Amino acid sequence: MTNLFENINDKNIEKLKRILKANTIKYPKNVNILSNVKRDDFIALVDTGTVQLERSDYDGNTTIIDTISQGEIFGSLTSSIKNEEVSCITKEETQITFIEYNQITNDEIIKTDSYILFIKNLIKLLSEQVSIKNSRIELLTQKTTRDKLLEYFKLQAGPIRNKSFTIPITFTELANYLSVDRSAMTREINYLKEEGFIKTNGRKITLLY
Amino acid sequence: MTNLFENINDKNIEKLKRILKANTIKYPKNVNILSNVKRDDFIALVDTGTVQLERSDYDGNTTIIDTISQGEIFGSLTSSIKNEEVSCITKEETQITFIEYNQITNDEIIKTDSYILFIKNLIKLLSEQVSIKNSRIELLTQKTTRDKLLEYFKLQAGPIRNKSFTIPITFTELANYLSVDRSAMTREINYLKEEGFIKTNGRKITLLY
DNA sequence: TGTAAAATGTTGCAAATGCAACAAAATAAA
DNA sequence: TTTATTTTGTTGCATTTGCAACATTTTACA
Repeated sequence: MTNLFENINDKNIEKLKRILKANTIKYPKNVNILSNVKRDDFIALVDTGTVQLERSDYDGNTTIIDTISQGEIFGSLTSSIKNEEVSCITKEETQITFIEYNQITNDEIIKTDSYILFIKNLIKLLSEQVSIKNSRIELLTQKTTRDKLLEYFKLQAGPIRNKSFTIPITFTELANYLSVDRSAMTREINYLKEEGFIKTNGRKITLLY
Repeated sequence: MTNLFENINDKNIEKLKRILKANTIKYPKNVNILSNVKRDDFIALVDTGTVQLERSDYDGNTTIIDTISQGEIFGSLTSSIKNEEVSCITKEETQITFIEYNQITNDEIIKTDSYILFIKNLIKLLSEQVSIKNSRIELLTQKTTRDKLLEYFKLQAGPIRNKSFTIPITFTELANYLSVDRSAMTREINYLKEEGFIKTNGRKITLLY
């Protein structure tokens, strides 16, 4: 995962942030951060912590559209956060740096030495975001819960196909990520165990195929 | 939808393409274009036509991961096209311009007048890609076929909430996009009609609520 | 350390959905 | 225009899944 300021030294990072008029804000846990920022188009970098984009349906159900972790970016151009049904909630204490979209090409910044590096990082970061979305779409388009699980396990096993790995989120979160009922997912995991496809120990999964 | 060369005149577009070492190739219908390009990281711009990223499962089923239309971009950083299960197929005669990722910040290009405009367009285009993915994820995370359809109709109706609109794809493609069985989707549309939620006439949908 | 909150495990049941297997209509191609 | 291909429509049936309603375990935090 690329860092927005990768290969740029601290002094130049400070300079870039100043010229970009970057605005860094610290939020406590469980607050909606977008009441502040529904003005111009912006890019938000999660310095530390986690935020979630959630949609509350008419019937009170909450769907997690996106989880943005440390180092990742989101923004008004990439999310439907101007939609009144969508809220952006901090899941822990979180620090965010806001950069207005129009500042990214302001007159002063384009003369700055580390600008090209910054731009290259930003493009890579955005590309990675698209890639992350594509992965989730690949999971979500699987027809059955079993297929979703097996595809998720395959991704977690990585290109080297490790037989054992520990999933980095809770099963509750995984069910949400795969958009399936948690209890039905547990049931399916049990079937997979009974049929000898996998072994589990807490969040550690071992593939037997 | 942003165009990669928006606000840049033809002469400067040619100049940019030359300095970026952009490579424009024309393909006939129904060919796999990625046999050519599995080398360095690249960005591909669809000048004209349509390409689809498809994954063929072990059981022969084909899932459409992504449809890239005229003016949109895709690439090795945004898609799992290096995965051997994924192929990239032209759906009609298609012209594509390839730009190597490393050329985007080459020594000569960053001195070019229209470079900043180009970069800004590229960032906007990538942001829009993320946004498009988010929309689809919002649809795919709906629990029922009915909810998927109603959410899709809501998106098609637009922010002004037009009561009538014509869906821009076939029902077969829509079922694929929503990742539901086509016949089951037809059945659900019939229920929606019977219950007085919608009227249809071919691909024209009228919302009655 | 004790208590509250979150995560996990389990199961019956009704509802939703995929699948198969067609026929018919509409488009595209030769 | 004729033929081939794609899209659309329909339905029975088995399976999958969501949902509700719990008990239990683990984790967070005051």
